[in-house]
Amino acid sequence: MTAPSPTLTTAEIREKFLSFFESKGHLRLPSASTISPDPTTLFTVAGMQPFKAQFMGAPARFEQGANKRVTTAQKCLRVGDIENVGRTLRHCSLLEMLGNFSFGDYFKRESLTWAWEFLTDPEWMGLDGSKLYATIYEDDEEAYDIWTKEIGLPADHVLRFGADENFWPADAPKEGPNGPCGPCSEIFYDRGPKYGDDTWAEYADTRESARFLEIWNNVFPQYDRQEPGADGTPTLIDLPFKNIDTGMGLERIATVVQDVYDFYSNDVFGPIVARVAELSGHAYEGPQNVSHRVVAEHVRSVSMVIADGSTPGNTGSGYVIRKILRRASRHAYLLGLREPTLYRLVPLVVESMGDAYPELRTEQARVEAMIKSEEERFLKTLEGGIQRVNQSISALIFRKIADPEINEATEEFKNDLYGSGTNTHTIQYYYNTSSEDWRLLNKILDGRLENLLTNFEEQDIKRREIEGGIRFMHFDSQMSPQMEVKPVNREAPMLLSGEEAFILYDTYGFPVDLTKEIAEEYGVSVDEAGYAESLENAQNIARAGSKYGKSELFGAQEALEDLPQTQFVGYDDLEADGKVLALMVGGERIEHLSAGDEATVVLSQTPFYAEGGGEVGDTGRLEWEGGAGMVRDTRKTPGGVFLHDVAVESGELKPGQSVRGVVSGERHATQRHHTATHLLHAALRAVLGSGVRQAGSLVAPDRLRFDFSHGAAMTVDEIADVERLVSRWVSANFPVTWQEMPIAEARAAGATALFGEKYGDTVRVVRVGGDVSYEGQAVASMELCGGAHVSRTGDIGAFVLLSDENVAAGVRRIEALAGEAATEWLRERLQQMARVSAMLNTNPDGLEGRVAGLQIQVKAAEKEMVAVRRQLAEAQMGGGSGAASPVRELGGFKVASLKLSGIEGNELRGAADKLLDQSEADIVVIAGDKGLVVKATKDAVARGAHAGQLVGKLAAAGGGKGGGRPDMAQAGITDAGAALLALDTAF
RNA sequence: GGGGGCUUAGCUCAGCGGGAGAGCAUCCGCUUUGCAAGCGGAGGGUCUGGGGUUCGAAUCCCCAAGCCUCCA
Repeated sequence: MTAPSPTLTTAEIREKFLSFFESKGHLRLPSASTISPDPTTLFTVAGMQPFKAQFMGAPARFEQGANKRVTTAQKCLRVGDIENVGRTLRHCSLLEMLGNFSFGDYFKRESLTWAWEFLTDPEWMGLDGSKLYATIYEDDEEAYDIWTKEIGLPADHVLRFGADENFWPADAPKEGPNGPCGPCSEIFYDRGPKYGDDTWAEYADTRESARFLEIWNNVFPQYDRQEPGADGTPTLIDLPFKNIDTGMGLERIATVVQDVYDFYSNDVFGPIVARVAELSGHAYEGPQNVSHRVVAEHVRSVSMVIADGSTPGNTGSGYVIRKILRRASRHAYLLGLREPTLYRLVPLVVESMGDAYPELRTEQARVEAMIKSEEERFLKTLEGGIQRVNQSISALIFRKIADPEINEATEEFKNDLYGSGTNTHTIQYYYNTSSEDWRLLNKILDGRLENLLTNFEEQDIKRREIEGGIRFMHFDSQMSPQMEVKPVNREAPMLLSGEEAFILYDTYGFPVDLTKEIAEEYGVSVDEAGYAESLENAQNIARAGSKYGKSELFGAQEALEDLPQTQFVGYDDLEADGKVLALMVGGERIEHLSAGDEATVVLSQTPFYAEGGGEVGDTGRLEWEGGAGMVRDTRKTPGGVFLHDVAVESGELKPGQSVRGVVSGERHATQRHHTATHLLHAALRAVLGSGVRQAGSLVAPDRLRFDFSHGAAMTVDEIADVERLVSRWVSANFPVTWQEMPIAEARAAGATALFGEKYGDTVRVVRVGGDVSYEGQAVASMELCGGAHVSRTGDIGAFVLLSDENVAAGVRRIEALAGEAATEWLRERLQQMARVSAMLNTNPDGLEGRVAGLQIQVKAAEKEMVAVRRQLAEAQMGGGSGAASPVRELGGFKVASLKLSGIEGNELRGAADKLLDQSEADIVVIAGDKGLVVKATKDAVARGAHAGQLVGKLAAAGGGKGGGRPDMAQAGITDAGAALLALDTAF
């Protein structure tokens, strides 16, 4: 046997696989998108996933033709154990599955013998057959015989495993789910003793080996699992047709064929890893090489998913992309890369995979731009987080080294400043506000702070962080009035609380492993148990918040499994007759409805549009012989059964009865909004560029909402341009037509399809029968769409954009109105403007000038009032001589008091300052008509004066309340005379 | 869909119930002058918007907007 050829590249292996199976009569299909159209999974996770329908018995017809045998290289995204990617040498988030599938055509014999042929024939992989091993399901004698008798594999190369390993889905016989399932047979390759000295027999126990690498799984879905009997015995009945579903991991076979140690040394990852090393200056070696792998692997998967049309965001698949991207960005950061770097690796991905996945090439610019902007955003987040981490950590360090000192120091300090009796709050206030005091404090602490400072890197943020630390510490001790600080054990390890670490992560997006990393540099560790606990709490809250809402439809689907698809006739007719096929309440089928009941009704044929494609479900009425009901909403199951939510008003309803459905007139408004949505979409792409991609849509009778990917808020001009474009379509009054056609034809004609949307082989295309021009270019609207539309664009009537807002990073949301809703809105705006104009004695044209003038006037008037009040106060104070306010001796203080009228707020305080300055007094009291201000000199405060307490007593006498600091306080009063009189008894 | 956080001078932010602040930037002056800089001063604010609580709100509560972030 020949040695594995080291010259085969990953691309060559992929190509060989596909052409091998083409030579065996298979149809080669392109990979489906990584973004799954199946609502139950976010991403495509297996090669067979795009063929679920065919495995269930749907006809094997595809865009490229009909064939019961197909072969694909399917890109799959598996994010379940993403934290292992990079830590191990074999986990990948993106992997390519080479698969051959049979829909009721060939079975086990062909599957296994072809696999053998492909792996061992020198024309294909040319692997040494004696190094191949297989596992089978415990009692699958058919597979055993094929392996040993037909292929000639020695019996000791075959192991039998139970349903946990060799059944698909795993453990299906006992655990379910119901549906197609079957045994499987896995093929292994012995990579030789240099990867381990274990034996194949030992693999039966260990089930983990670097030497014996699983490369190919052949699944034989031959059973249909039924609900187990009462005794719990699983029931597996033979499927009428037996399928073949195989998957070979391209990364795995490439590792074997290229005989390299791990995935990251193959021809796809190797160059990326090398480039990471080059850019970061860190060679691919040592424990740090985890980061190289994470970066290389994640860049590949993120590039692919973005090329498939997803955008990083904070919901659904977008959120997963963001998580992967951030994990990569974080590891780039750990390698010392402080500038966006990942996007510079994209060309390497495109180079090695762009031929097999052309979307990588066509979308390259968008992929790079998106990754770059996401990296920039994340680096900003990291910077902010680092500041906060440093602050928390400095608080810990500070407490450890300086606690006893600061306690003594502040006593001394306090005496220095205010004498005794100063409270914590004052000290804290003091530290925070004065940098001079900071220096003094540092001096008292014997330069210790400066030493601490030099431990931090960034000069200009250091002090703020340490100050933050002090503040932090004071908050802790603030409950004790005399600054008692908890005793410190200098030997105890410093521990950052788990809650703190979680807040950093949850609120500021700062990854906990970075927190740990930074903390360790300062000898601080993180309480991981506490962190885990906080995380779990938060998750429970999130789950509880969003658990209702979807179970009902799934329940309905099961209860209605036997029903045919509903005939929908509502594109043209808003009234139609149908037969009642089923009645349902709370997921249970019932046989009878009477007046007052609310239930779900299924009809054979209906004019009611079911919620879908963003368009809301129709409302209206059901009428029948002797009764009637209101249709409140219409939805449909994934299987195409329409569900009418009906409230019966009169009469009785039973299955089999004939009813007439009448759709509400609101449907016309909905149709206007739907066609307008298409025009809006086309206009946005024309005005903002083809980067615009629909990200969500709501079409209702009263409004439309359209989410799309776009980096920035729209400018006023752009909004106007979009509106103008739509209006041009409307006034041209083009016909709107729709027709069904094969999807290939629709795509060839250039119809806009949505990413992640599932389309059958025939699709409905809605086309506006005319172009409008924008900047010399013809703009057309043609979309795949199942919704209801107007028949001419003129039916839309007025169109107005209400708002452009941000719903997630990179996603904008537009709300707009069409038809009467738009005219109503415009009329209301105009009336409003007319009212405002009238209030200002001007007309709409003069409105702006008028308001600007008023603003200036108000500002000038305010300034003038301040000046006037100040003058008034000075005049009443006797021209600043202090003559109007004799100083009295009260309680050991020199007190000056004064009553001013027509003065308040700021000027009252200003007057108090002036008086304190000009008179001999230690304490001044100024009373206005409604307010009272007391100020005391530093010296008086040190001797025990307290403006806050004094003002309280005076205010009580003056019919009010108040308070403040020892040196400054104010109050609101109603009787200034009484307040001043109370001075005599206040001390 | 559900949480958390932020929004204060041109920029970065502190203040979190009692006089709107710092650093940087800008302008002016002084000093020095090879440059960097140093010293002093000034201008610059609807404290995101709107309600409420309070004698008093940038600060507390409610609503809204924008931005950041975590989860489902």
